[in-house]
This record gives sequence, structure tokens and C-alpha cells, in this order.
Amino acid sequence: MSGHGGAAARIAADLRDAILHGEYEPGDRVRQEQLAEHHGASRVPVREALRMLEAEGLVTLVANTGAWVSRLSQEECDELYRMREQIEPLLLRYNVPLLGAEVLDELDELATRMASEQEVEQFLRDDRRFHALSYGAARTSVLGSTVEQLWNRTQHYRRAFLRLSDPSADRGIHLEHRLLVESLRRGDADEAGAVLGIHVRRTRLELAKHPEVFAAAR
Amino acid sequence: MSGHGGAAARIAADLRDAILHGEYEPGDRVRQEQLAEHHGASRVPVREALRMLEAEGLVTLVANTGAWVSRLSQEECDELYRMREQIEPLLLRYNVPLLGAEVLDELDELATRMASEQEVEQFLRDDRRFHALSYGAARTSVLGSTVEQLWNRTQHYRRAFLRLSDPSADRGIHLEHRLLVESLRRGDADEAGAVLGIHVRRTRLELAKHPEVFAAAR
DNA sequence: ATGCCTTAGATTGTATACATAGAGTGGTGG
DNA sequence: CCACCACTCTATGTATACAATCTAAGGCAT
Repeated sequence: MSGHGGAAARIAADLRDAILHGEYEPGDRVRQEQLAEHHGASRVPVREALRMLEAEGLVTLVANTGAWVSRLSQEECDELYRMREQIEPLLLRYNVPLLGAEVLDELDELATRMASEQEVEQFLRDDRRFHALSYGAARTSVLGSTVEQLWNRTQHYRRAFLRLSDPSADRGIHLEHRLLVESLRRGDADEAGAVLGIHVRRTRLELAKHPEVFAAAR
Repeated sequence: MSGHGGAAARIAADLRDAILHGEYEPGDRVRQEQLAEHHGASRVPVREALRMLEAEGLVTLVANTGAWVSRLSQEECDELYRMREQIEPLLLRYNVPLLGAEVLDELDELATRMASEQEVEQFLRDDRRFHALSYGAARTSVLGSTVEQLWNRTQHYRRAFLRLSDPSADRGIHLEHRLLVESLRRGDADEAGAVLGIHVRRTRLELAKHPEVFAAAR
């Protein structure tokens, strides 16, 4: 059965999306046979998909025992945010000269919409699109994929944090988004990088105020 | 056949070491059956190992076609070094308070030995051990494993660069190592981080002077 | 001679079958 | 009542067999 070439990649992509969309939670067990059946495939490509997601940090495999959706301690999440703080301004600088008028306009739109967004899921999508857009379409670079992985690994905890309160409540976030777009419009890479660094840093500190997000359930 | 649980992990570790030791070069093809036979296993765990190394950036897989040892363009290598420049000082800061007298002494030893080392392979080992040691034994942190992957992906090009000239020729490297150890001895995290950043940056610039290292052979 | 199509070989991709280690269960002795 | 052990069952790990795809060589027409 199965179409052409790449069941493993397809399963990995689906499982990755499912985890990022919150259909799984950290600590949830991932059973090979169940996944295989769900995709109409055997366990062989499922195992390959799990190895891929393991290397991305989304899944944790224990030999002869099983696979679980990765859980982060507060310290690990903090580390990931510190990495983002160092790396994302670097990526942004690469893309400042490449930003066109249409992209800048969409960034404006997204910033405006987020400022009054109530729904967590929509906010998550918009925020992610906002930053991804600012990093350009250059998905090929090793830097871009590293940043994407940092976002993926912390996605669940961002969602859990946002659920604690109204996403539009924190005015600082929206102010920073505005400042960022403005710097980008002027093509000021230094200032844009600085604002972004502050933005990520503040997010990290806000997250640190809510250790209950990292409480081990089940 | 095969012992207990973990042929895939063992094969991945072996292949990773082989690539890092230079037994393979970027662009070399990796055949599944050949690897399987070499390890007395079937192709199933081999494929899992390849997926793992693919996610680490050491191997490039093309569907229905094959696997090759990853090759970096000069631009990609430059990106990886810029990431190192941002991230490694961060990791170092984590470990400054944890450094004991024995470790500092070994760092001194390594710095001394490297300053007069002629052999490329020995220099590579010592340099890597020097920095890994300064980052402490904390292999568990997500930051530590990220840094390790950055080193792994650029290892081949470091070797190729060193082969162009006497490793002990560049006095700047050894001076920076000395300065680093001295800062660490004083427990001055800020200065140590700054020196390390400069160290990585200078290495990147030196590497940029030798584009022939990235010339696509075969 | 050159370019394209056909075909044979090799290599990858996946399903199935079997081997093996873990987790839980019931029973027994203390 | 609790700790411990044998056993069963479930899920994982791997080898084998088969299907699909890519590559390269050779023939044919232009």
C-alpha cells in the first residue's frame, strides 16, 4: 500500500503538526501501532518518523519502552528562550534588507489584529506568522531551521502561558511589535535586532513568573 | 541476531564518529546495505540511524535516491559560526561557577600543548576537548547538545582549514585560549564570554579567507 | 554524432513475521 | 497487610521478503 516515496516524512510532518496544534500534550505516550494504523502504514516508517522528531526535541524515545511527547523543565525552557534571544536577532539582521513593502504591510496588519485578539489559538498563529514573516522566506538557511525548532520545542508552553490570561492584556508585547515593524520599515537592522532581543527576553521573564506551567501532570 | 535493544542508536553513534573522524567526506554516498553488513544488522535500524543523523545535519537524505554525507556551502558554514558566536558565550556563562581547580589545570595543559602541536588530528581533538571542558560536564542541557551539533556540522571544514597550514602558526588562537583560561580562573564570566565570542568570530573570519575549503569535489 | 526512448540492474521504501524486553497481575511467603 | 517473585501480555526491536523508484546503458531515429 501507500503512494509513492515518503510515508515516513509524511507521518513525521503530521505528528509534528499535531503536537504543535496541541492535540498531544507533553508526557503523552505515542504508540507506534496506533500511529501506523491512523496513517494506514506499517510501524517501520512510523519508527523513522519518531527518530526524526526525537532529534528535533519534540519526542523522547526510551529503548525497549516507548515514545513520549517531550516535556521541558522550567530550566530547559529558559535555556531555549535564552538561545532565541541570542539567535533570532542574528536571523532578523539577515532578512532586513530583503523585506518588501507588502511584507511590511502584512506585519502591520498582524500587529494590529493581535493587539485585540482574544482567542489563544488565533493569537498563537498570528504571533508565529508575524515573526516568521519578519525572518523572510529563506527557509533554506541552517539558521532559519534552527530558529524554527526553537519555536517548536517551546510551543506548548507558550500556549499554556497564554491560557492563563487574556493574550491582549500584556501591552508590552504589542508595543514591541510596533517598534519592531517601525525599525524594519526604516531598514534599521541594529535597532530591529535590539528590539527583538528585548522582546524575547521579556517573554522569557514573563514565562518565568508562572512555574505552574511546568508542573508535571499525569 | 543482534544483542539487546539499540542497534539503531549504536549504528548512528558509529557513523557519527566515522564522519567526525574524517573517514567520510562531505558528498560521500552512504549505502544502506553496506552499512548494515558492516554492523551485522539489517537495513531497518540503519535507516533509523540515517534519519537521526539527517536531523543532526550530518547526513542528507533524498527520497527514493539515497543518502550522502552533508556538504556545507561557505554561506551555511558562516551562519553556523555566527550561531556559535552568539550561543557559546551563553553556555560558557552557565558553567563558569562550576569550574573546579582540576578542570582549570587541564585547560592550562591543553592550551600549552596546542600551542606547539603540529599534527592536525591531535590539534582537533585537543581544541575540541578544551572547549568542551570549559562548558562543563552538563551534557544534559538543551544548550549543550545544540552547541555540540554546531561543532559536529562544521568539524570537517575545521579539519580542512587546519590542513592548509601549521596549526600552531596562528598565534592569535593560543593567545585567546590563554586569556580565556585566565578569565575563567578569576571567575569573570563577562570577560570569559567576551573573549570566547571574539575567539569564535576570528576563527570564522579566518575560515572565510579560504573558500577553496568549500570547493565541491567529485 | 547527438539526443531521446526503452529496458535491465541496482537501491531504496515498506509490509509482514518473528524475537525480545517491560509492565502489570496474581499468588505466595513472611 | 505488605513485600517479593513467577508469569502473562503487551509493545517495542529487528530480520526477511516484496514492491516501487531511480540510474545508467544501449539501441533507434534524426
